[in-house]
Amino acid sequence: MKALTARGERTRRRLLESAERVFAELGYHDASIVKITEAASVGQGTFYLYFESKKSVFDEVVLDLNSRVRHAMTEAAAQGATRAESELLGFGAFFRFTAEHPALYRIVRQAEFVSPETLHLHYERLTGGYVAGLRQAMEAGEVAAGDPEVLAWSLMGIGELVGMRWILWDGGRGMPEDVFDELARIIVRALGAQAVDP
Amino acid sequence: MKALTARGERTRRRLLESAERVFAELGYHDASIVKITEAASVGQGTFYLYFESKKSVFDEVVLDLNSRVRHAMTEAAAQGATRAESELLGFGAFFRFTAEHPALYRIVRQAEFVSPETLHLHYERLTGGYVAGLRQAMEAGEVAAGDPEVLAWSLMGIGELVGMRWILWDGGRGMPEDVFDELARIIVRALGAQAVDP
Amino acid sequence: MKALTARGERTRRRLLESAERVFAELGYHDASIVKITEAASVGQGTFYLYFESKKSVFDEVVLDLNSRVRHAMTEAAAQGATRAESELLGFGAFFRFTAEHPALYRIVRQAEFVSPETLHLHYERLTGGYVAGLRQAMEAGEVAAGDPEVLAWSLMGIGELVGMRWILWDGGRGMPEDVFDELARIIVRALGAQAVDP
Amino acid sequence: MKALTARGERTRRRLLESAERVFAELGYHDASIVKITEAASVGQGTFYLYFESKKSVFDEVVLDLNSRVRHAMTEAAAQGATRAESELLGFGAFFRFTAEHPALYRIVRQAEFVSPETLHLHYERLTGGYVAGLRQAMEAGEVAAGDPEVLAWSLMGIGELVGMRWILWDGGRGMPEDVFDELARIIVRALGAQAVDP
DNA sequence: AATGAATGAGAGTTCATTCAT
DNA sequence: TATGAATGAACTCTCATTCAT
Repeated sequence: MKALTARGERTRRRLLESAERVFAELGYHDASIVKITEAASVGQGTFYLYFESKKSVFDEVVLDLNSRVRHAMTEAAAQGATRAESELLGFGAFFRFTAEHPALYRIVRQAEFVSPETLHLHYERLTGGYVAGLRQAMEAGEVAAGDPEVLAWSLMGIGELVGMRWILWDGGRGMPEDVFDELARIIVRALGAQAVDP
Repeated sequence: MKALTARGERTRRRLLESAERVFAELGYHDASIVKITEAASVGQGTFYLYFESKKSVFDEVVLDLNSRVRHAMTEAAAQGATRAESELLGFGAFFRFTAEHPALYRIVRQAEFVSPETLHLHYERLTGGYVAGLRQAMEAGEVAAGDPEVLAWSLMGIGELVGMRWILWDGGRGMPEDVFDELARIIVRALGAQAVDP
Repeated sequence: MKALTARGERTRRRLLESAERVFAELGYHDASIVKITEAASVGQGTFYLYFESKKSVFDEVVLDLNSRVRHAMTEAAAQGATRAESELLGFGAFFRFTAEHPALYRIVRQAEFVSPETLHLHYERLTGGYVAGLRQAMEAGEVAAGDPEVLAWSLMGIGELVGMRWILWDGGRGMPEDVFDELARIIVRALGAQAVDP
Repeated sequence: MKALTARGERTRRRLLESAERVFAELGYHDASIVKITEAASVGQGTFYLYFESKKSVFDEVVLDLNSRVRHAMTEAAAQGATRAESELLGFGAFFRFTAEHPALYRIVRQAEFVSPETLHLHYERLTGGYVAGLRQAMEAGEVAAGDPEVLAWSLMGIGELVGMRWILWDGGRGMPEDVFDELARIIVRALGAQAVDP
């Protein structure tokens, strides 16, 4: 918990990045400290200078990824004129992030047994972002009225499985345009979105 | 692979059931063969009389669970008059099954690294069930036209995350009615369902 | 905690004996599980079939040694006509045991940090044996009246350091006769022993 | 091995004191260089500016402690009129030192495997102090004639175990008076002491 | 004189799997 | 059919020590 020197900061970052890569490729259990440190080109013991345990890097990687997707999503969503448009832009950002950081999926989907608290945090932060926007939109009559939380989790579920199917499994070429278009229609319907200004 | 005696059949089944329980409770990695055999009250070596490896029981458990949910879902869906109604009944069945067999979630969500082929199979079989019904409904104009596969995966995503949030995390009391009602509205909208007979 | 088969019993005993030897030679910290299992000619994992941890074999070795010395000492002491004689016979037995099982010393003297509870147990059981006999002898006027516990610990101290000096450090040739004779005089004096029948 | 500046001298002393404390509390093996340097508020590398190795500080701590107890004991003993009195005063000083520096015990008792040479030195120096005085007293007829070395080691053994039992284990409240009085009687008897002046 | 980042060997422990009975 | 003893590779983590600054 001491302040790190510049060199230390660099090493720590290298380890964190390696951890993300190794976790993404191998999963939590098959990722070993040796593999992570080798990927970072540092000695085995160095790892423990910067992280308390294997689980603790895992948590840090997840939370780091989490704040990065959320950042990407809100940035994109900010460009939207209507809620529905924002939502779609957010989805697009999510899928682009996913394509570049498969770790997000692969790590998160196995976190249930590794670090439930962190997994919950991850999902809560993600939906949290949606809920506020949705509630406002509901009040404005832009989106069908209802419990914004259920809607938020539904949207997240759509994003998760569609992303898994067409991005992760199809080998990183990104989301096909036609699938995204179809998805857009589904989402707009699910939102019960009304064009405010016809 | 030869036929088993009645006694053998019984032992095998006991092992499979124990495996489901242990995997559900501990996850794949923390589940050990010893724990499974102890839960089944058989000797450690006995396990390998019936299963090739740890991974192979896992696959079998997943596939078994898979056919059981699908059975439950199609049975329920058969009662529906419209596609939308069927879909909702299917969801209800899925949630009930989930509440009784948390293994379904907990196991599946970590299968990505344990046995990707089986995971894919699981999801494909699940969506497969939807797709046929959706395509028909689309042709009949009961459901908004479009790519039934994207729609199927979207529905599955909704079920997965909403189930995780309100069944798994909330501690096994089953899906709250109001959440289900809200969800029903979202699904009906997402389907773009038209009441055939007004 | 299950009953062991004959083979298992044999393996366990081999491990316990190897542990005693390795601990005696190398001390607790430099003794490693690998060294112990190699000495027992079993695989590394076999160790954990019979012992919970390194510390737990240590405790078992100490307690085993403890009951063996006490047995040797009481057997010898039983031959004595007077308390003083019994005490001296006990000392003799202690030194002989020590010469054959240097582990007793070497292990015990470092147990303070490894397993304090077991260390205390060891010393308490050892003095416990003395105290009863001394108290009786005091009442019979055979030994100077006083607190038998302080006397018991004093005797044990004498035995420990004299044994360490002349048996352990002098390389296992056993206690020299003249040293023992001198020691006998000291002990008799310390006891304040009166020949009951002059 | 060159002369140290005043600042260096201070740092070295701080490290030595920290080492004594840490060794006493944790024992040799659980004491780590990091803990020692942290306790001394110096950097990790600084340690190796003043000491060759972990073992070498250990030796120095032991020897330092040794000369301090011996000093305390001889100072106290010098006040005694008879050998027996001196011996008792020495014991008293030993117990007081022990109560204040539990390190003496805890460290020494595990030195057998860490640094046998130093351990031997420690005991030899301690008995050395006794032997000369005892031999003189024997010649003067103040103490029962015999081998002074065996007597010296016996006394040391008494001090070690009684100190361990009533000072170390009873939690640092010092030697209870009645135990000490009883012990005094035992020692006087063991010495075969004759009051020179009745 | 002093630092703290870096190292890597080695520790204890677990577990899927094999095999003799 | 059933057993449980045995294995050894692999894991996470610790720490005395070195070294560039």
